[in-house]
Amino acid sequence: MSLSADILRGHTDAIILAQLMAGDSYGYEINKNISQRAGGAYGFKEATLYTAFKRLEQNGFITSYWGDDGPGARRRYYAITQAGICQLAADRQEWTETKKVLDALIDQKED
Amino acid sequence: MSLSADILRGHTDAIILAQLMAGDSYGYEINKNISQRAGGAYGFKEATLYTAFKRLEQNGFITSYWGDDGPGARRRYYAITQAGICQLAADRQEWTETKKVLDALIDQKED
DNA sequence: GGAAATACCTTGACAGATGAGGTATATCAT
DNA sequence: ATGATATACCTCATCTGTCAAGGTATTTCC
Repeated sequence: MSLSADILRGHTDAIILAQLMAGDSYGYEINKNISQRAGGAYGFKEATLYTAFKRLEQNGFITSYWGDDGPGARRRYYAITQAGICQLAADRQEWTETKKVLDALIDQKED
Repeated sequence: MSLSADILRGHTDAIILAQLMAGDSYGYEINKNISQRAGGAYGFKEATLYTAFKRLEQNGFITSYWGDDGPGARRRYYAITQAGICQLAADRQEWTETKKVLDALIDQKED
């Protein structure tokens, strides 16, 4: 089963931040890791990804720099900031709460 | 903690369908029940609610009829259809899957 | 020389959520 | 009587995130 992307709308930023907790990385790799971690069930479209990077950077949750890795296409690396770490913590808490609430709302058995 | 509504975007229809499994109901009451069930952490804005009703009815997942309850403002009742029941089952399965995937994606501990 | 993989980015269109506004009825306090 | 509050419905313009479609550039392999 593959998830319709709109279901995860609003979680994009948290997913990227979580991935960056494992260390600096660049767009293509971040997306590959996320797809793999999701068991192929989900992956960002490129447009979504780069939109999110821009948003996250504008909000001060990540910073970016060009890598100088020698050969290959240039890569823009992203790093999570202190503010990003705080945001991720908040996002994780909100996710925990979301699970509780939605479980109550859609898995209801009786009244 | 109250959930930012965008987090639940895409689950609106499932939440309403689940509520209608308990029996026919009308907009105002559906919303009250949902808010209560969510422990006050979440409630639909009216515009969201009626947009969803229209969408659900157009998709054949619910039907509606005017109640003739005597006094008070008129009420439009909604009933879940067979197709709606199937849809809800699918939505619940997707939610189960979503939880698995997002847990893997944002609660990661190490690589 | 060209196909495929890697790697980045922008733009316009679309869909769902919602703020703001509207209508109408019943009840209750002043 | 009159105004406030609660119930109950609905629409429309706007905002935001997603994404299809398009683009650029480099390296590797056949």
